[in-house]
Amino acid sequence: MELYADRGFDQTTVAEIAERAGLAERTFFRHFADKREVLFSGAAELQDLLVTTVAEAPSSATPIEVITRAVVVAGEVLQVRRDFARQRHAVIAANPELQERELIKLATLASAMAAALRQRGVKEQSAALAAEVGVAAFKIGFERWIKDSDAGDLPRDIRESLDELRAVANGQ
Amino acid sequence: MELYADRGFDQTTVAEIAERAGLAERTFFRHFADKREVLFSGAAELQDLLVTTVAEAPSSATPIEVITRAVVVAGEVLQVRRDFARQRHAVIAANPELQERELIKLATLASAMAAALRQRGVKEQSAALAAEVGVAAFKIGFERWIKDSDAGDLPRDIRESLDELRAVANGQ
DNA sequence: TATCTGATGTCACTTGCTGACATAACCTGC
DNA sequence: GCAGGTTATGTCAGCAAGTGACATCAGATA
Repeated sequence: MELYADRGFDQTTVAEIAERAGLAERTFFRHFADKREVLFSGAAELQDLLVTTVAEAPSSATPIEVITRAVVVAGEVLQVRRDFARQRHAVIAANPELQERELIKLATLASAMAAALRQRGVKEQSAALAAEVGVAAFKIGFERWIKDSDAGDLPRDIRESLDELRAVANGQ
Repeated sequence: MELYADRGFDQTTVAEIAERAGLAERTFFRHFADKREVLFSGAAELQDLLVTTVAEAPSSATPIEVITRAVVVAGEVLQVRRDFARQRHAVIAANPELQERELIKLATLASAMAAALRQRGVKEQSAALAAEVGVAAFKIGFERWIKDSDAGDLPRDIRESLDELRAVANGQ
C-alpha cells in the first residue's frame, strides 16, 4: 500500500515490494496471485460476512430486506477504518487495472449473496437481481461516503442509495 | 476470435494472432491496447447508441423510462448477431481476465448513460442509480437470452428483468 | 517529381508471472 | 531427542505481454 500510494501502482515493481518486505520476488507470488491482488485480500472476509448475514436473516424477510441488511452490515464494518478505505480507494481510482479487479470482486460478492438467497428458496432471477441491486446501492453509497469531507455515515449512505434506487426504479 | 475459441485465450499468443493476420506482433498492439481488447472493440459503438438514445428521449420521460428504452434498443441491435454474441460470450466466460474487462466496459457504459442523463437535468445520484439499474437488468436479461436454446428475444428478456427488478426492489 | 503523412516492420528491453528444484524451518509421533 | 514429513522460502531459467526508438514503405498531395 505504501509503495502503491507513493509512486503509483504501475511505477511499483514486484521486485521493490519484495525487497521492502525482505522476501524473494517468487515468495510474493506465493502469497498473492498477482500484483493487484494485494489490495483485495480483504474481499474474502467481506464475502463471508455478507453471506452469513444473508443466511441468518429471519425467514420472514423479503429478498431485498435481506440484502439491505447485509450491505448495511458490511458498511458498518468498513466504516471502522475510514482512512484505510480512503487511501485504498484513491490508489484504485488512479488505475484502470485495479478498477477491473475491484469490479470483479464486487460481482463475486453479488453472486455469493445471490447463491445465499437461493439457499433460502428465492428463485434464481430474483436472487441475482436483488444482489445486483444491493451491490449497486452499496457502490454508490460508498462513493458518496468516501467523498464526504466530514466523518460521514456509510450505513446511512447505503440505505439512502437503496431508497433512491427504489424511487428511481418506480419511475420517479 | 477463432484462435481464442479454438485453443482458449491463455493458450493463444499475440505472436500467433499476428501471424494469422499476416502482421508483425508490434502492429497488433497499434490496433489493440492489449490482448483482451480485441473482444471489446464493439463497445464504443454500443456506447454511442446508448448515449444517443438517452439524449434523444422525449423530455417528459422519467430517468428509468429513458434508460429502459436505451438498453432495449441496445438489445435489439445485439440480437441481430446471436451466433457471434454466443461465441464471444463463451470465450469470455472461460477466462477471468476477460470477465474483468467485460465488467469495466459495462461500468463505462453505465457511467456514459449516467452522464447523458445528467445532461438532461437528472441529478447526479439518480442518474448513476438509474444507469446502474439499467445495466444490471441488461446483464441478467442478456444471460437468460444467451442460455435460451430457442431463438429467444433479447429486448423482451431485458424488459422482463427490469420488471422483476422493480418487483424485487419493492419488497416482493 | 518531391515531399509529407500514416501504417507497418525491426529490435531491444522491462516486467509480470510460472515451473522446477533446492533448502530451511517447523511440527509430529515415537 | 530424533527421523520423517510438511510447509514456507530461496534460486534460477524462461516465456509472454507490452513499450520505446528508429527505420521503411505506400499512398496522398502540392
